[in-house]
Amino acid sequence: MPKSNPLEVADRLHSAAIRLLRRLRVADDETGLSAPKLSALSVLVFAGPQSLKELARAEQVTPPTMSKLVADLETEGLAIKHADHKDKRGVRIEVTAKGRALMEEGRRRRLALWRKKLARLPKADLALLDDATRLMLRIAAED
Amino acid sequence: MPKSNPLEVADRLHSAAIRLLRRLRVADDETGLSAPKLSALSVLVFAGPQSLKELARAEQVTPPTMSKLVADLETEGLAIKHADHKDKRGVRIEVTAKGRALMEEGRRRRLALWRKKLARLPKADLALLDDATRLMLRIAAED
DNA sequence: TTCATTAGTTAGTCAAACTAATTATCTGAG
DNA sequence: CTCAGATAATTAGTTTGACTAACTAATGAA
Repeated sequence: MPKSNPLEVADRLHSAAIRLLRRLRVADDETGLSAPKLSALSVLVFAGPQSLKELARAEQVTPPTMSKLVADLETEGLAIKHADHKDKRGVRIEVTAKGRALMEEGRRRRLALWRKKLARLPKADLALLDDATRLMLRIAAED
Repeated sequence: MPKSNPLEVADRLHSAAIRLLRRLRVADDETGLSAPKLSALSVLVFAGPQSLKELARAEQVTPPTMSKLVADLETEGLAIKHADHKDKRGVRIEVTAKGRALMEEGRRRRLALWRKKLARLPKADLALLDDATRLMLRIAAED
């Protein structure tokens, strides 16, 4: 049995991630949701309201980057900032009903692209990706 | 045995790719190579000289985007454009010796980040990623 | 009480993507 | 053989999303 070469695996992981994402950077015409916005909304929906710092960390961007992103979401009525009553410096960022609905629509539309590709795969390949994606998310979450 | 849910797999694949890449967008301080530049150089090294259109297609960007990227690479002495003698509209883009060396250095440094993560994994997980990344590249290459 | 730390924002910059329009060349239908 | 449409690449201009540096306001510990 051939031993996996970590360098080659790393190389392919890097290349595959780049290529798979390249076409998905642009905003979805229908919903107007870009990948970063959709991703941030998803975090707010699935992990609940949180501070800007927490959200920035979850999305692995700096606080100023997230500050701007949240400001845009707020302008579009997709999220809302409440003052944190315990710490007056802080904010609680929450998704609105509109944001939740648009997130679900955007997610559905964006994932349709992936689903179309995955639908053609044999079951074994899908199972392989199932396991691998869980692992990849674990790796991504590290430090 | 639980059946893999394509929607969930698609979702995780999307999220994982985003998160894994987010930190790698920035140029590497040592080599000055951004991910797109490194990636384009890699294509030139591994697939050989080619036209701008071909390179753009390989990298899944529009020709203007690639035109600018190649112009930058040329300014930095990493690639060179030759006129295509068969079609005077076209160019042949080639990596220089300096470009090749920097690509290898950049690749080594960039992949070190991944390798560090992968080094901690059990063999079975590495083998899983080995298979999965091959599959992902196949999927990404589809039209 | 005061001063370092922390949360968030603002200002300014940059890279990399896009579309639209332009230039130069090629090619095939009449 | 010619010229009208197609093609290769570039230029111009815009947008998005990332960053750092510097700021304000609030906190908390010595």
